[in-house]
Amino acid sequence: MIVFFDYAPAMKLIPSLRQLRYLIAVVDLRHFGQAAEACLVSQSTLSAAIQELEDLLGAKLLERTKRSVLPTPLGLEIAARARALIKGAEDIADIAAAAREPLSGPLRLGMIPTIGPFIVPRAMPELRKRFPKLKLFLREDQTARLLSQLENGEIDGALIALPYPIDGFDSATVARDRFSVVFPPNHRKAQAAGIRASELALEELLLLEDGHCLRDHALAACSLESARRNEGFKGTSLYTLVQMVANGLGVTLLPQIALDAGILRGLKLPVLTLEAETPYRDIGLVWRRGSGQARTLAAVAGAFKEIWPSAG
Amino acid sequence: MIVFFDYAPAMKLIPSLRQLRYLIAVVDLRHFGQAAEACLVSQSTLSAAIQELEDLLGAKLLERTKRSVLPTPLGLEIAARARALIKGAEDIADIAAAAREPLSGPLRLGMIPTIGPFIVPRAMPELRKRFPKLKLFLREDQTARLLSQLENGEIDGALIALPYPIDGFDSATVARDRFSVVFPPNHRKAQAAGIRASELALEELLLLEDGHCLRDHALAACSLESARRNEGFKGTSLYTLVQMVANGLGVTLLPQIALDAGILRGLKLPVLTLEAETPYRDIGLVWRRGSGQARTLAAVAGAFKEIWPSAG
DNA sequence: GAGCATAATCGAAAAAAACGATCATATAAA
DNA sequence: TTTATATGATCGTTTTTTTCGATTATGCTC
Repeated sequence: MIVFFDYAPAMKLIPSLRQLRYLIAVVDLRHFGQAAEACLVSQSTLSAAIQELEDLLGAKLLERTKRSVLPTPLGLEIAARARALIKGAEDIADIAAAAREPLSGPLRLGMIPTIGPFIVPRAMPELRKRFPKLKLFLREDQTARLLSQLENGEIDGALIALPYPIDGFDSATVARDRFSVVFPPNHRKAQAAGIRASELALEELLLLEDGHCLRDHALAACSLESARRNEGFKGTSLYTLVQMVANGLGVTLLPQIALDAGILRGLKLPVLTLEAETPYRDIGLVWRRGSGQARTLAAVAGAFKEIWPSAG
Repeated sequence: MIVFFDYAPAMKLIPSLRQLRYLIAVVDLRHFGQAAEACLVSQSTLSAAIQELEDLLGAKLLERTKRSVLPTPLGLEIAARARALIKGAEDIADIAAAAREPLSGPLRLGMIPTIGPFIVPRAMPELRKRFPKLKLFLREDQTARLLSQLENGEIDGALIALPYPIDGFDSATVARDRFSVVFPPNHRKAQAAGIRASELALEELLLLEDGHCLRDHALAACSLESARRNEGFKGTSLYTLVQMVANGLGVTLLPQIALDAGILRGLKLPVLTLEAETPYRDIGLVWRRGSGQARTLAAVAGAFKEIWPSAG
């Protein structure tokens, strides 16, 4: 019986994480000197390590042209895999740290702009209470960017609105966030008990600019096409959107979380729920599959779920 | 702007592949001395490395009880991730080797017993001609074991019958393999032009023993329940199955690939195709997702596809 | 051609890894 | 209980790997 797997290094010569780390730096920075600086080693050290790696693999990974250095296709491919490997090693360190002291250490959370400002003031104190040893770093960005930051290991988790294509990520649903319609003061529909989605098509519907998932979710919820909409007025945040409505420019859809946070405070704007359909988005916490922080994030998701206004 | 990712090792202390390799050995063998031997290092070296690792991670990975060593849950978890990491590093070496000289080097292929013996004699000469620099190592086993061997990196690819749950693997379909019914000589149905699956239920249907996917595929193809079958006669290979049919013990289903290979040579057994339904299995080549041999395997799959009897 | 920037090269120093021998301790055998 | 055995930790030394600083070679810019 042939045994294929062996613990001996002689079986298969594999590159070291050290060599791969240096390769990544050069591929990213396209410069040996700068890469060496970033790695906190001398240029000669890095140069030697890269050559070792090329010798070991028996292939050119970098094209040196005396004026600039360019990764070969193979070099790029290997650098990409190397990134995943190093992330895997970091994950090991993470889960060990988490096992040593659960729910502690730094946790870098991203949130989309239509959630963050409204949930943070309410949730942060409670999270601090529940996870006193956790050091929460928050960042606000749009879904697509947050996911790419997750992928790059720049953040550990992200609070986003679903549905959204999140293949390759793990997630936990936190809450369901329903949409309501906000009218200008004295709008002709303001006295109604509710409104139908089909009626909305006749209104001047104000939405966030492209890139905000709330825009797409709101349109989808009301079965409206983006192309049909008057594109003249787009808000850059829910706050500006509300101001536009208050000025009579049109109506808009707001998520419950924003209403709960008092976004309309001081304004006398009629709010109507949509009849029958009750459009909504789901709020979910997502993280990179295999992340060393998975356990912590699941706990945080659970906390969010309990803290969420609609759950309280 | 906070930069999270850094090339410096100081950012995040990560374990080395060397340390992880030693850990895997101890977790597998539950013995420092034997693990050291397997790793081709002294026991003291391995012992020190494991301690380094535990120090670095700040957690106990192994429970030493003076008489035996037992991995902690964390140790097991980390060993599992370490295995994936080392496989990733080997993949890097593989794709570099493949890039250096495409379609060369050793390739360890597994095949299920109801395919291997029939396609190998026909395909091997052709494969040798097309990929003269490839060193093909073949192994025969049942699907479940082949997949586990793929997962463990003991083989690079496997030729199996689909459908089969292959989540986490990549695959390429090679051919469609239809089933025919083989009767004993002088069977009452032998003169018919075809037979319906429903009629098969009345026959003494001989199948391979449990574990062979052909058994399940054949039953599924004819919409028969395994539980209903007379379990008195089970063959250990298609050859013994054919002998049983020849001896009048019942009928059986054979895949076209076996018929093409002349499994009935010398025997005068009537073969009928199934009417209307044309039951079949698909033959596919599968490999571990991210395997360094992916490109080579895709090429081999393509070759199989062209070589396959039904395609010729 | 002078000056600058870049990566390769070299010898020496520092750090990491490995070894063999020994020790401590728990279990098994006498 | 005493002795023998097995196992992993520890220690000092040797070997190997990694790193550094200085220098060199080469191509660009002025």
